[in-house]
Amino acid sequence: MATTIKDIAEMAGVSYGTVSRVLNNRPDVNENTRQRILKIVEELDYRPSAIARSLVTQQSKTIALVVPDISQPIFGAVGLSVDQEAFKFNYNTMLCNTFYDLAMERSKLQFLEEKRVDGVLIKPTREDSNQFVDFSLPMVLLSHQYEGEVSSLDIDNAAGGGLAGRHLARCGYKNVAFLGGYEEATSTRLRLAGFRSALAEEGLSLPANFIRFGSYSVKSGYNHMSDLLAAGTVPDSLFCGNDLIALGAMQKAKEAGLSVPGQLGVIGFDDGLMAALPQVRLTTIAQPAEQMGKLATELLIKTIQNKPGSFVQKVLLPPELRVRSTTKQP
Amino acid sequence: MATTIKDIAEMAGVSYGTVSRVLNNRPDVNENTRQRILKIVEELDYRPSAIARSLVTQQSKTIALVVPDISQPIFGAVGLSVDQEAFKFNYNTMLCNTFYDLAMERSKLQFLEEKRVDGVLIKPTREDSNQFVDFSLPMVLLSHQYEGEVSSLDIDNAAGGGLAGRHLARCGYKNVAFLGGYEEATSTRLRLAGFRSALAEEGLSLPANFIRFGSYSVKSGYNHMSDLLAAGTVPDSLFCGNDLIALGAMQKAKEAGLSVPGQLGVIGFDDGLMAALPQVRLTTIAQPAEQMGKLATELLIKTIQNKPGSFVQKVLLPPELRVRSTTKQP
DNA sequence: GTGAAAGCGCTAACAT
DNA sequence: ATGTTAGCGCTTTCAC
Repeated sequence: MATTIKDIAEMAGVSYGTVSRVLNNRPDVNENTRQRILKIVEELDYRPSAIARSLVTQQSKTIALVVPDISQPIFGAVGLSVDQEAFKFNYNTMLCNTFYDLAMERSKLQFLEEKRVDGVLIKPTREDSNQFVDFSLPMVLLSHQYEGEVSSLDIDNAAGGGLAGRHLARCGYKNVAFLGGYEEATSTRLRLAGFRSALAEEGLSLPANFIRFGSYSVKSGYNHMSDLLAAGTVPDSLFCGNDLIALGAMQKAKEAGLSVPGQLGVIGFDDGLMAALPQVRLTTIAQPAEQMGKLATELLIKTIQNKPGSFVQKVLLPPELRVRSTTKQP
Repeated sequence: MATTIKDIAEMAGVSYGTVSRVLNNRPDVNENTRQRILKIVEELDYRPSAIARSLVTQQSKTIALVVPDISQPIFGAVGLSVDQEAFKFNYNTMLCNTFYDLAMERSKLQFLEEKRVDGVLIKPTREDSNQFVDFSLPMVLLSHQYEGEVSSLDIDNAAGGGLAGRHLARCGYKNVAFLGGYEEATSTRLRLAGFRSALAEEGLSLPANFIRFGSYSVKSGYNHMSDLLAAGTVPDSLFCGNDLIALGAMQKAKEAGLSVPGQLGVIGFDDGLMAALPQVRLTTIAQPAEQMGKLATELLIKTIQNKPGSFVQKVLLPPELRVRSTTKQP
């Protein structure tokens, strides 16, 4: 089997307690002994068992990232920065996809408890997913509204809506529409609220028939725009729930012969990979995914280590307006 | 502290060996005893420590996925299917990003040895990265050419090049160009070779000045096209190293007033998220990322469990041509 | 069918 | 400065 601390001890002619001291950089070891042991460790390419170590220290030095689907650009970006930040603190990252499935989420969470991960970062699968209320491990919620005693990080959705509303108004658009995501989602409601109040401040209103909800897909955007056109009441600008919806709406607009940004201004949400493409150049509200991953990880690790500042926090991250070519010059 | 098997045993009035038997579904336990123990386990919401278990069973039931950057769509897709497949076999997935850094790769690999993961799936950071030759754990290489005794899965790059060459020829294009990725990369060379021989079969040739190498970015594609235009020798079609290069080249073509696919046919590679967008509709060669993740995971777990069929395998996955709107009708 | 106990590879407290 | 040893929470013989 693999070499153990005892093998090293034997070869160095010391007790294995001494080897353990060397491995843990304890100062109270004779320098010669230390060097001798280190040399053997090096030669044998010895790797101390993190498992045995975890059993006695009662910490696994592992955190988990639980997301619906890591292949989605936004979660990929978060995943990257989480792993990066965790590694700085000597933590490894466990990846769990829930596939937007509540039972799967539950199952994975249970697994993680068994694995004794030190904490978990989770983007809950659904708004009504509160499987974490009886969760035993330190946890930080990602992009999730929850009133309970759990820390969370989220983008300031209302502020994002405000940014969009103000920009559209200042570009001179008058008949704005909102093509949102899921109607029940808090994030959607907050964006709409922020959007609407910014418009109000600018002296614009948002008629009920210009407020639409749907899914976060190209198709949904396309359908919304089709409906709007069919109804004969066409807005002169759109604030979309995400970039994909915006893309779909623009596609339909193009088919209908509407020019962007002249006859139709469009603002998306996320600033995903495609928004910046030369073929697209979508004006959009950027989600600070990397920052979110980094801050969430910092907070989680602080909580795990019970550092000062480890109390329950609800952090709201500021979104950013990225002006590109789908809105007119102000 | 957390409840242990001993607490359960005490409450049930049995020895903890019996509890262990129940937990592991051993048949030789009295049914009454079993039910009594299970009930207590349920009530206390007891989670056996996977760490303690690992220490004795000498397996962590964890595999690792090592990639340059999980936020890249292709690795995200692989990551998702790896996690999905691993979970079916009761394995968890550890995520490691190497950030295209050899030292980081080395460091992560070492960490994984200490964590005693049961095996690793790795997309090596560089072609010359052979840090795995002295790696002690079962391993499967992703998209990597390596002659040694390690299993690997890769897309059939030559076949992909062939698909592109044949399609371009059959669409009636005559002056084709190759805008590849890194010149040194084996994948690039293979795609070029496959492309060239397919062209030859179709009676077309590929002049040296129509072969370009660069990075996998929009910018690189844009620059290539600019060079071609500046040189005054413009091809009538392009086979690009990936979708981004294609996007960049198309952008420049558009600026130069060249129509796609009429005056310029374009084929990309990857079939990432943007290729299918209505704004893009890029004809491209699809990488079977999900399939690769699934098969690689299966193979790795087979290897770990020393199942029949666990010998070293070099698998080549067939790419697929996805015809969309950037090439003419054949 | 169940109990007792060794031992997985370490850390840390206590000796010396 | 180093050795000794208990114990982390389990699985797995070996008895009975």
